[in-house]
Amino acid sequence: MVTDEKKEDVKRRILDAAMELFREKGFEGMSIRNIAERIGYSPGAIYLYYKDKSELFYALSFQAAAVKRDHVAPALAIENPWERLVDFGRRYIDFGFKHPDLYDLLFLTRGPMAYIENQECWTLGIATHSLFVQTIQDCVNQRYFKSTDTQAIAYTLWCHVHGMVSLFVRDRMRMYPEEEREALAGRSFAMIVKMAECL
Amino acid sequence: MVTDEKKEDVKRRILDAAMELFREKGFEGMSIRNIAERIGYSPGAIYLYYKDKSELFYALSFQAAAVKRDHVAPALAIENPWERLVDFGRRYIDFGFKHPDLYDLLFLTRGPMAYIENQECWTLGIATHSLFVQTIQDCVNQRYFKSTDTQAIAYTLWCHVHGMVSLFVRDRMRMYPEEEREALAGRSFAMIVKMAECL
DNA sequence: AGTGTTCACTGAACACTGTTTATTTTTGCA
DNA sequence: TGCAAAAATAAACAGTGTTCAGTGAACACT
Repeated sequence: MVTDEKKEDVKRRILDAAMELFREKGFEGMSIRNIAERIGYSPGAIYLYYKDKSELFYALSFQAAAVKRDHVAPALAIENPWERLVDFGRRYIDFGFKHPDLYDLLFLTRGPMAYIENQECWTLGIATHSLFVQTIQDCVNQRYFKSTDTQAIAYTLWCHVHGMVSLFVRDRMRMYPEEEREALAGRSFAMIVKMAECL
Repeated sequence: MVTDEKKEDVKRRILDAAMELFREKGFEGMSIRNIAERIGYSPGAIYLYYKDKSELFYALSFQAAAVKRDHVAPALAIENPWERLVDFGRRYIDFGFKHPDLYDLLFLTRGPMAYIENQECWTLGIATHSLFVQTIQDCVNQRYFKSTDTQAIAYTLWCHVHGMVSLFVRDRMRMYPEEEREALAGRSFAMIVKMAECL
């Protein structure tokens, strides 16, 4: 079993190097040869541990999904569903602004989405998303909203925060001076909270 | 000047071939060699007309920005600013769902954003965006909203529609069955309209 | 007609990319 | 120590963006 541990260790080192390179140059920019070089292996060796670059994408996504989950999870401690929902939103945005590279990987990268449903990164992502949906369901159950269309409410609010983060991550807020962007996002979040109150 | 016309003609043919290939395989997937082959030139010839692939990106983006402008522009004919705003939103979403590839190019592609402010594609995009902002300003002036923070209102609503389209374009709505996605988007749009009424 | 110049274009090269495979090296065990 | 299995490599293939020396045709001028 020592050999299995060693194998796991090498897999780990490959993934760590991949994550570093991904953060530096993005998924397209990161190359198998770079990864190999960084851990002192030959390019071919990577393929003994990961089937191809897609599998590396899934592994990186899983990492990112875990960081995201840990970032938003503290909101779960809040009992009142409405306050929990607001905290969820704030934490989601905060994750996106603090880890634009990870957010990009999870929601914006043109990855190999074809079979992603079978991947654990997807499962983890869905699990975290469900916490959000469940919170809205709690709000609906306790009559915090006039509407009872949980699915549409969840999607609507998700679209808003996702839109905010992804315009930021992909650098499409250049019409606003850089130092104003976060403040604008803050005002917008306050606005959507007020709007949600009369949902 | 005949020679200038011929040059323009070749530029046009390159761009047309590039657009075709972009639609087929995306910006990364489209290659200079493919473009050259499609118009019967050698790869090097492309560089006599476009400095590099970035310049092709800008040219394609300009095309996309023009299609988008034409898609949303009819909303301008509506006099009532609130109705104009709603129509704007609907048209924006419709553009995104009908031309996911173009939307991707404009808002989701990791293009060479560094100097994009100097490009005409950016100027055109900003001009179209201004029509949207102006519409909100009109609403504010005519007291359609309680809030007078035009900038935040514009950003908030933009985030919503952009979030909707980009989750769709980048295939992150797999938790919803494919045939339900457009309907869900419709319910969500109705919801945001209602929410905006009590802004 | 012959010369010189210009200009569009080519084809080969360079340094990259992901991936596969035959070959070599290292390792663990009898 | 010897040998089989596992691990790692080097080289190759087909592709990428980009550059550049060289080619051939068109044009202008003597």
